[in-house]
Amino acid sequence: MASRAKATIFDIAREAGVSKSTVSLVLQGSGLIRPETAVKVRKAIEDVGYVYNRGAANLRKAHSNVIGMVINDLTNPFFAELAVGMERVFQSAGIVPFIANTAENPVRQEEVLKSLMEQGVAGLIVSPARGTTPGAFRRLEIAGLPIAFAMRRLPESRIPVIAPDNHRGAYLATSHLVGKGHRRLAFFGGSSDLVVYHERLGGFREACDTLGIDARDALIIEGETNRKGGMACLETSLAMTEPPTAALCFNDAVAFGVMLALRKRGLEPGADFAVVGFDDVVEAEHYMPPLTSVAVDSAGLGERAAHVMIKMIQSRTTRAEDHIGAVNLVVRESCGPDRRTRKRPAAAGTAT
Amino acid sequence: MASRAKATIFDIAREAGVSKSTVSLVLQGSGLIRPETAVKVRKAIEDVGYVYNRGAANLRKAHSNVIGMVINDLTNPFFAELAVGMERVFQSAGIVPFIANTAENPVRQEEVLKSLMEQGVAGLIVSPARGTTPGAFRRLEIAGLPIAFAMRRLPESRIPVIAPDNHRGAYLATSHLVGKGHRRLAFFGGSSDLVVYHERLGGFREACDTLGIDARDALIIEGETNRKGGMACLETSLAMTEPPTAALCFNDAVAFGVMLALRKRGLEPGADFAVVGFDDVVEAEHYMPPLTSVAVDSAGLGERAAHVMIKMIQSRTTRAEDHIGAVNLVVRESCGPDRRTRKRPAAAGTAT
DNA sequence: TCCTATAAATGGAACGTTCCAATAAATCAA
DNA sequence: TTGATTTATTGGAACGTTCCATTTATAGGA
Repeated sequence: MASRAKATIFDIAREAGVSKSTVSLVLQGSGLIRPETAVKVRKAIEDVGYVYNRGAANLRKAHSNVIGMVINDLTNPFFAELAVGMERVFQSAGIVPFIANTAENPVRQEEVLKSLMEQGVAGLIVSPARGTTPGAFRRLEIAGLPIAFAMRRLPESRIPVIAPDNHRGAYLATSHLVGKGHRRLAFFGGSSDLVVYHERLGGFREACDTLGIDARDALIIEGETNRKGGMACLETSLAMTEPPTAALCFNDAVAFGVMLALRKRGLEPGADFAVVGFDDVVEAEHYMPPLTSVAVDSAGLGERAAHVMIKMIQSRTTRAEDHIGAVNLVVRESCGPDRRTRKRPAAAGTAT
Repeated sequence: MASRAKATIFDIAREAGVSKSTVSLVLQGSGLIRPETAVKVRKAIEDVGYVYNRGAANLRKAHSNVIGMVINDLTNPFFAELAVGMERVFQSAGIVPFIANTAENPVRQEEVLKSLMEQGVAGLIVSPARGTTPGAFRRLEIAGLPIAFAMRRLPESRIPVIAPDNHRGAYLATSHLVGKGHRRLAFFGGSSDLVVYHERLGGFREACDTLGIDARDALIIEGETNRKGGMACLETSLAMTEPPTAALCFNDAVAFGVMLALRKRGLEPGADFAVVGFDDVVEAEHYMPPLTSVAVDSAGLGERAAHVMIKMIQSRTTRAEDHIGAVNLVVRESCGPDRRTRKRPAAAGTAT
């Protein structure tokens, strides 16, 4: 069943009795050709089973119609949604988006970027892998390729960023906790090699400051950004002499881990220890108890990022405004009722 | 910062004082060139900031090095893992895998396939969107392009399939339920436009038959393959005159929905109603209670699929053996203890 | 020394498009 | 009828590679 040699515009031309140029024009939907001719050509295209060779076309054309989306972890629905959001708008703009996964590995990321470049992409949207070196994008920048960061950013890079307002999200969440009467707050999970971490932690700290809470460093516990990390964070925090009564978690996975560990110790998330997550993934709503979390609308950010990229490509520039997406705190049940109204006021360590 | 015109092998040639052919040879790592020359050329490549133009190369070469992975729903971690598994092996085989998402939409799938073809992919791995028409791949087949289906298949297609042993998985799960003492079993979720549905249902039915269980059609309840679908299934089943005491769910999402609905009614999953899922997604382990589920190893299937594809490409064939991946039942707590040993044997409906 | 064999480097054609400049055909004004 | 204008169509060069057939340089054998 090996195909006869691939059909080209010459084959179509012969079949339709016109020149290759005419075929090319028809292919591009030019208004210059007579309607009847176009019909004839289109029929021939169908007959010979032609498939357009975009590679050949791009050789002549200035710009290709494909853009690359480089995602740090596709397995994480949070980032998958980002990708899907982008894809949606690219698709309807006639741009072909290719998704590549770096599995949070800078080396892989390097390879992926190289491939994408060789493929001749018109632009790149990247959610950089953890541990990406500051110079990783230098080459692409000097090549004049439009690049944007989505969701994550690199320290001191001038590449435009589309990301949620992490600072504000953390501020909101922290205020909520304080509003519930908590005084000994912790920040769980994440690590300082991620800019996002500093942003969220910054929001946490600012809220503590302005609300008169003592956010001593001891209550900031770095850890893996998954369930296991959350469990570990809770354990170390409870082993302290004055353990916290509530925690803002770096993301929802960490929060789930915290709740799991709480249960394992016979404590009830919400009633005995308040936890709030970040990202508001789908499971947050269905967890036991439903998790209070900061919603960031990744799909929306993806769409936004795609629009920014399209604009960059059209105006052939490599610069664009940053876009900081609105966030909002979705209050569910993982922080329990107001703390001040509870019967037994906290003994030392458990706050008050 | 617009880049100087893109460097080509001619620029390199000039810079290094050799001919374009020599540069090409170096680029391809040919052993024909003198090592010192190669060094010189490589330096020039670096100096001029050259990026290889794969499009141009593919114009001459018979085959490209990119393959397309078309996924029905990237947002679902189950399929995302499949993609990631494939990606891993392609990457290390020097093949560039591009992922495209169809969002379970046959029209989008059509567009995506067209794009990929135009891009000149060397092969295609597809997890077809629900509702894909039987003829959707005819064109690609006659074009002689290697195609494989992963995870899902189309009815009566001769395209090779890499998928889990759905039949056996369902059989195993059903036996487990029967072993626990259940006699009124239900199959929840999914719909008959998916081949997978028939396979899983087939396993369920066969187990019922051979174990002497009456699997009347009334106990097979189609529904959306998500939490909502699961909740709905449980409700309708409990409204029946002789409700089931256990259910095999089309997938884990449905199972989660069932457990949610159970809780909402004050019933305890495991103790009051046994539920087993399918796919064994990560959350299954962490759910309350942890969900018994059929593990299918999507990443492993992805790797397998990639290997099959690589072989197809190398042997320039469009045929390959199907591969049915082993499954295994991961027993956790959502089916409770043995039914026969419990004190109060099941009354109709609430089941012990 | 000359001839042959081997190693290294090279020029040219080809791949399938696009796009410009040029031609051919049709229409119109005089 | 003729020339000018508009409308449709066309040939050719170019895009950046690969690969074959040659050429040139180097070494070895007599």
